[in-house]
Amino acid sequence: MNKTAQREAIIQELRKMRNHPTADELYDVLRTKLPQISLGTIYRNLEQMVQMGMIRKLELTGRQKRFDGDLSEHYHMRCRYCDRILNIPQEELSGLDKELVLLRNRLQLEGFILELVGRCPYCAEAMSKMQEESVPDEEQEECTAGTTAQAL
Amino acid sequence: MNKTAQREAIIQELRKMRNHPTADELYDVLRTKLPQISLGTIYRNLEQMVQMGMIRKLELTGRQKRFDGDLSEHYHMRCRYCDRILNIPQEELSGLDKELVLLRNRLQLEGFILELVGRCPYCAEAMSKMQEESVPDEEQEECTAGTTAQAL
DNA sequence: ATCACTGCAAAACATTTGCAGGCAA
DNA sequence: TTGCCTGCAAATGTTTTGCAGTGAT
Repeated sequence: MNKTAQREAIIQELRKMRNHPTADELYDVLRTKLPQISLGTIYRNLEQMVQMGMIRKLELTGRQKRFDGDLSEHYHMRCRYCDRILNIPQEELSGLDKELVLLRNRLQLEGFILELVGRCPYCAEAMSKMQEESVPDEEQEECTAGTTAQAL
Repeated sequence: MNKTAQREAIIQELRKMRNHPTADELYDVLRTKLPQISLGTIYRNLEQMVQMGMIRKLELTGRQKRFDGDLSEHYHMRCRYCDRILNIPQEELSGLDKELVLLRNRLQLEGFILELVGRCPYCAEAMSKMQEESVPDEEQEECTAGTTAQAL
């Protein structure tokens, strides 16, 4: 694996960005520094780095794949309203993690992919500003976890 | 919503098929009965039925979307080896479901998407037939839930 | 000098959309 | 007869690939 300006820039920028960018979001940023860089190069390098375990390709819903330069163990929450991806530290899911281990053993699973869905702080603030009227709060009470899973 | 031969065939076939087909898998089957049917019609109808709550569009990893005519509450396991989608009854995840409710309240989540990953019976049998050599069993012991999540 | 890497453009792939005609109500 | 629905084909959006040239070791 050679050392190139493009590769350096990609990994450096991805580690700096905290918003789990897509390939073309990365492209937009990198173009300001390397105007000649191509999207193909970005895809090729990202895939290569994923294979080498240097970065992570997120298994989330949505058209475009997202990439994460943060290799520490954490989960992700997708904002239902703006599609931002937020980090959820593993500690916040300790009880769930334990259940998942039990489940994994019981069902002989090899793994699982969990995507949390909610409202990010930015959207929460934006919504509270424009009164509480348009935010349907009642529906949430009767919505059980079982019903919600896979239904979103 | 009009009643058309195409629409009838799509919903009927989807309810009959238990393998969570993609649009083009459905297309292949339906073509034998309605040779003139087009893929566009299938996509349009599936989307319409999803909106009406007649069927479910599965939120799973993988390029193509999959559809499910079974509206009962259940989870899905993707076979890591052949990509088949298996049903996991909700009862088998009761402990997890409870944890997810707690989590939802604690983090003010609106939902979550859980995809289980494992080895389907077909692949398990195929692998056992060609000796145990090529199947790495040891790795699984040290693999915690937290590590596994999102890492697949 | 070798071979990995790049930019560019085309291809691939899944899905959506525009349109002119056809069928259900 | 109205307008929803169809087949076809083209367009879209995302990612991958072929190729000829460039640059790293």
